[in-house]
Amino acid sequence: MDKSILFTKCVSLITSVHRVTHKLTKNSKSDSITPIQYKILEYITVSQPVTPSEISDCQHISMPNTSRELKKISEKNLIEKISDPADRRKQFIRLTEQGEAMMSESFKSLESLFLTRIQNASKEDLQDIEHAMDILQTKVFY
Amino acid sequence: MDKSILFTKCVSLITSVHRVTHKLTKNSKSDSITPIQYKILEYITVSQPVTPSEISDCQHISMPNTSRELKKISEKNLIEKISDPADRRKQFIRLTEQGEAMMSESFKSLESLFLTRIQNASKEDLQDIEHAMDILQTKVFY
DNA sequence: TGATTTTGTTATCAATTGATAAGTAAAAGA
DNA sequence: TCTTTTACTTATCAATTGATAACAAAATCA
Repeated sequence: MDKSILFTKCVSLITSVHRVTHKLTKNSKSDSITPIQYKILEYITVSQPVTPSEISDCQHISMPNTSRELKKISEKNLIEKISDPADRRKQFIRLTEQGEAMMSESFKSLESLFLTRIQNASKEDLQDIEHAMDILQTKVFY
Repeated sequence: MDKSILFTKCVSLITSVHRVTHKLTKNSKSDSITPIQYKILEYITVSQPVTPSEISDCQHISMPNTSRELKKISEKNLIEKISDPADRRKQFIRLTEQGEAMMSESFKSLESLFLTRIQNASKEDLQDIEHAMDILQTKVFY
């Protein structure tokens, strides 16, 4: 196995992912949301419930800045903070119904593109794609 | 096959790709280069020679801001501006030798970080990963 | 218990980035 | 020729984002 070729494929895939999803991040200008707030909301959407520390670590935003942005998002009623009864220092962040609605709306154009692309895929293709996503998620892009 | 679950996995993977890429490019960035300057340099690298207008259009940066950043990058001796003899309003932007060296170094360190990440993968894993990348590249992110 | 670590907040300042107005020089068009 | 358009620059202000210090409360540890 030539790992150099594998790296080239990886770069190619990354570029494609960026290109295909550019529309998603671009259309996310949903009024009062800044890019970093969208990024945080995106992470919360796929990982909820999450703690502020996890957001800080995974999105490479300092804790004070994470706290500031979470406060702003919270004031827009897009997320809610639930304190952990087992450890009262911790907070679990979740999307509110309004937040879910906004992110779902935001993902819609991407989803329709995605569904269009896989609409003609066979059952075997779909299983291949799912397996491929699992592989890359766990082994490369973790 | 629930296509909705498949889409969720897709979003999750996209998010991870963004996060990992950000981490990798962050590590490879030179100290004196800001994120937007890196983005511009990356575009110049794969598309040179380019004009400021093309950079502005393709990277969605306004002309005044593009001009400002190009000036800064130029002052760091990473690019050079060559005016088009056929149309003296136009400029062709190219990487200088120093700029080429920097981007090449940056690409190399990106690769080494990728290799580190897959270094413990078995031969079967590597084949799985390659196959997964091919699948997603051809069926979803084309 | 008392010291230390973890988790998160508030406040503040600097740097980066975005947006807009105004201007220059060259090319294109009437 | 003279007007308009194109390509780019300069200047300026506002918003976003990054970085750091100081703090509080709860958990852990010794």
